[in-house]
Amino acid sequence: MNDLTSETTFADAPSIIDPGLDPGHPRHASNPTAAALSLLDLHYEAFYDVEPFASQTGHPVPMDTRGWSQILASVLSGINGLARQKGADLADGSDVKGANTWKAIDTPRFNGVIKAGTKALTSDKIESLDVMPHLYLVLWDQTIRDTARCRIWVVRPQHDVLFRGICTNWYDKRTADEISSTNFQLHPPRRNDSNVIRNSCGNLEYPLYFCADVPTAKANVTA
DNA sequence: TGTAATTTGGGGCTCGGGAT
DNA sequence: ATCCCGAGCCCCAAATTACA
Repeated sequence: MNDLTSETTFADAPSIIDPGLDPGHPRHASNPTAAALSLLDLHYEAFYDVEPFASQTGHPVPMDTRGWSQILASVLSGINGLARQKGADLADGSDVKGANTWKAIDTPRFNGVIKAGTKALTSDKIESLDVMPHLYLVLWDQTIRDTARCRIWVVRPQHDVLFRGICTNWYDKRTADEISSTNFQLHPPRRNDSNVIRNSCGNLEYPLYFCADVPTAKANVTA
């Protein structure tokens, strides 16, 4: 077990940004930020508790970034998941994308950010963005200060002109056969403190919705 | 100083897991 | 059967560094 001391928990993290939540949203806890930090501590502990076993047995560390990201987004936003339906991740139609660089071999990125190549009516159409109030981009990485960090940026696909422009650009390239992939990827600012999220169709810069980090005293950090 | 070697980052694609 | 998802693998081009 990691006997995490008070200095090594997200709950006492040196930098926390309290997200500006939409007014009127229900909340899961009286203090969503504190709840999120508890969740992050659990995630960090689970990851680095199992990591030695994975390492010794030559297996990848079980992560389930998708699940942790979705729960975290729900805790912070107050919007639950859709328990038993296909489609969106959150009940209001919002989507959550996650990526984790901890012990990663390749450079993690947000995969399949917009709908393409499926049989859904709005697939490959900009209209697919019109039913998505928010798009949460959740990134776990390490900082140059040897801290483990979790950051979230939030896109408003219905309103953000730049984001819609990038998506239109990408969809157009697919129509024109310049892009055959159905996987629209965004590259997060891994390791550095930038808020620029990149794609060759255009770059995005968003303010942080949430950020917390914790010293990696026990973690053997490898970029 | 020009060229070769290496690093870095973006992107396509696939795999395995999970769900409906 | 279909859809969704994130990570890994491979490839390529640009940028950077090493070296003659």
